[in-house]
Amino acid sequence: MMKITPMTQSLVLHFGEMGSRWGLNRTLGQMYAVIVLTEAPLNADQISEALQISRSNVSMGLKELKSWNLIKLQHIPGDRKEYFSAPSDIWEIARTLVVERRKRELDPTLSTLRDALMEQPSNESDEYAQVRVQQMHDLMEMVTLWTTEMQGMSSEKLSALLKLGEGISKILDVKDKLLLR
Amino acid sequence: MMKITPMTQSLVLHFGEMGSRWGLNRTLGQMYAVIVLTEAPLNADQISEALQISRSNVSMGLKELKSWNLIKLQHIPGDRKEYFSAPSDIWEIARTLVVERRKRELDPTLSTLRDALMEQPSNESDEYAQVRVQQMHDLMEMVTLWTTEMQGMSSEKLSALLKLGEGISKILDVKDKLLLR
DNA sequence: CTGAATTTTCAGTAATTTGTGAAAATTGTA
DNA sequence: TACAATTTTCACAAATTACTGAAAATTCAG
Repeated sequence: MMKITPMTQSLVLHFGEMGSRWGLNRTLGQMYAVIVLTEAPLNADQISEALQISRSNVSMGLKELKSWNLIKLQHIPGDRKEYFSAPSDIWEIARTLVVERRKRELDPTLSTLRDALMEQPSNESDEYAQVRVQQMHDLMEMVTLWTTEMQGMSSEKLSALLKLGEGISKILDVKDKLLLR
Repeated sequence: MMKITPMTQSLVLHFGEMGSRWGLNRTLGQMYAVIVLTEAPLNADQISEALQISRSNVSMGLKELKSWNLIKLQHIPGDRKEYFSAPSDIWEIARTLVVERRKRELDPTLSTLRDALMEQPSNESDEYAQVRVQQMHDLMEMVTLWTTEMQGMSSEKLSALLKLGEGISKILDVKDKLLLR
């Protein structure tokens, strides 16, 4: 029997609503919320019961969460079921989210933009379109580089970077001096 | 008569498909593509014709794009229609996109997380949930700070920051030295 | 190997989201 | 101010996406 406290309940509902804005969907959002907020690994039946959704829906949801690399499978001795948990390090989750979203939101577009740049512009409006495509391409490529960088960063480093906050401006101002030493 | 070249056409279709992954939807993606890729400002009828969608759908789409601050309204002398264009600076578009997505994807959650933190944990599992909530909260708050920072940055500065790429690691390593001078 | 436990798939249905045309509201000019 | 041009709204229809139960496939203990 999988009981859920009122606090978790309201968080689960909220994550469900946000799920769709996050490129997932309601159920996926709810599922991940309950997994993240529960210390012990959960099996499909527990999730199904906690969220009052069908077992088959949970199965599909888990498949999706696996494809996002957001959950870890583990086995519990003496139990044949599969148990799932989220990484305990929140930074690892964030890193994964950024990288996976980039794969889904940027990579395909980057490839289409490159294709468009290879084409011969047929008139003035194509020429203008290509200028814009080039700008978008360059920007997206930079973002991609950053996410790759992020992927390889330790949680400590990532945290330090994010903590910089407004400090980043200051650092940018003096970066040249700094790197020349 | 609003003609669309094959190159623009294929880009429009791609942006349509990506639209949903980008928190918009197909039509919104297509609409923004045609606006961004066309040098001259467009009116609703032109968009409707170019994309073969109803005039009323365009009206709703424009409303949505306005709410995202992604388009600029302008008038053409002697013409009563409203014309729309995208910012010519691609960095401005990127900045807007980041800020607006934060508003929609992070802000509401941040508020829910804060609510959860105010509550008194009723048992051990709530205590664990609150730990996780705290971690998420702190992380999201840092991201929020960054986007605020971004919002105030000039395109030049933003571009320079993004160009850093892998340089960011190096800079982080020596940041303390740098700031102490 | 066998078969019970468990997970996955999938066709059909339910729910949600998106798009349309007609009508209402607004705008701006004569 | 009147009215034609233009934009917006909204009830309904169309399209898409998500969910379910039943059946198929897989897994693993004995």
